[in-house]
Amino acid sequence: MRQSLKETLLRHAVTLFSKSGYNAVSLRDIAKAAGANVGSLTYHFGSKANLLRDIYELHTRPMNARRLELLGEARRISNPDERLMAVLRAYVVPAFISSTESDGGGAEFTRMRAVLSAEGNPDARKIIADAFDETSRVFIDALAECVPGASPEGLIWRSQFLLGALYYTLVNPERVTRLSGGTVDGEDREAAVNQIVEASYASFRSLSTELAAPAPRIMKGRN
Amino acid sequence: MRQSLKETLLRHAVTLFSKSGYNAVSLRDIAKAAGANVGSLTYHFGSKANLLRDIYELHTRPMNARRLELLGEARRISNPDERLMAVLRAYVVPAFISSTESDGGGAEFTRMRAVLSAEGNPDARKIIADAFDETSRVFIDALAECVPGASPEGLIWRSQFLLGALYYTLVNPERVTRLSGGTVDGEDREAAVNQIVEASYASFRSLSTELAAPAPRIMKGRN
DNA sequence: ATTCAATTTGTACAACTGTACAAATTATAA
DNA sequence: TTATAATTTGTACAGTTGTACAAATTGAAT
Repeated sequence: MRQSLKETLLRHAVTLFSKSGYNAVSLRDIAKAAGANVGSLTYHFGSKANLLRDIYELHTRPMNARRLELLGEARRISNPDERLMAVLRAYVVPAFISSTESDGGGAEFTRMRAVLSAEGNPDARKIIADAFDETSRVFIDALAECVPGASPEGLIWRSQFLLGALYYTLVNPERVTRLSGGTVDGEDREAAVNQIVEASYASFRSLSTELAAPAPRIMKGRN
Repeated sequence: MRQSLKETLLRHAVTLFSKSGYNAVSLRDIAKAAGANVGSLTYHFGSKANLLRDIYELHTRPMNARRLELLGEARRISNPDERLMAVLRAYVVPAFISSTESDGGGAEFTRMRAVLSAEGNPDARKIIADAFDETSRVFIDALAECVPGASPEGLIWRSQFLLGALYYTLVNPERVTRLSGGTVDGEDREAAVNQIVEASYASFRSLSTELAAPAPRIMKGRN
């Protein structure tokens, strides 16, 4: 058994939703992409909203698990600045890069979330909120420990901006390529992760009341 | 003559598009909101795509003009750090806060842009790109002058994150309210502007090779 | 008042939507 | 093989979509 039709349908649904949103993609589009019949969708998922719910249930848990795993590692770092960097990476990396699980995972699913959250679809709103707020809260707490003296408002706003930067980069990578005249590749996820982490490192660190040593310039990978 | 039907239609179209995206809003929805007939839309705009184009043409020019005006003022500031702050405000404020023009302007239009850019609608993609890239480039140049030694890639990525933060905050302000347990109001645009400017100030400034004086903590308004 | 153009309405159209369900097919187990 | 269940297909349905266009209404100028 290579891959069940249900799995194939889920995979193509994520791909299409992440490209064009929830409303613009019809069940027939998904069926056609998967080489199946429309009826198979109602059979396996009952309704379009339920299909979306199944997608979330498939990806949410592994992704947050990976995040918390990396967060656990980060928390063992004693130096606050290095820990801050690691905590940020723990939040960003699983959203950008697919883990071991074969199916699309990471970037494509996150991109879908970004698109749906902007679309404001009622079907999606509820599912989104309670699937990720808990993880967000855990991370904000972890960040707070890395930035002594930071105000709660500052932490929340900056975590909002971090998520916005992350989403927008997944949705509109070509803007980077375009604005740079081709010298920077917006699709380069490794570079994007490093840049997001660096940028939010600076923005979080500036919240600290203890402005002491300059930021360490750790940059793995290229760039 | 208080307001022509055409203007009323445009106004309601922006409102609806900014809430639910392009695909989810039908011409009949817009007509109903404006208390008019479907036919009036095809009469005044010809097609749905053309309606969108008209919306952009209506708002783009005044908004970018305001931005460039504020940018001109900012450029006269000699101190690089203060200038950086002012340049960022010049970019962010007109996107968030309606200027003198009566019609929805500012926030609502920007929110619509955010939603449409995520939706990836082909009708919108082209219009969006060439309407704003030029302004973005001018700002990146201005930012470069405030941050000596910054790499072009760093500047472009951070301007990408700035726009992402801006968009996401307009689209999902309630996440801030929710995550803070109600103590922070995500809809408070003045606070949002200040936070975005502060956060990106830190992220841009960290690009400088001359890491010297600590960041000034200028915060107008509440918070 | 009359003419002519501009606007607004109403309605019709083909295409597409999510969903339902009977029929056909395939897999599973005895 | 046979029977039983699981899956997949095909098709039909009512509702909505963008668009087109004739008819009705309004406006402005003579």
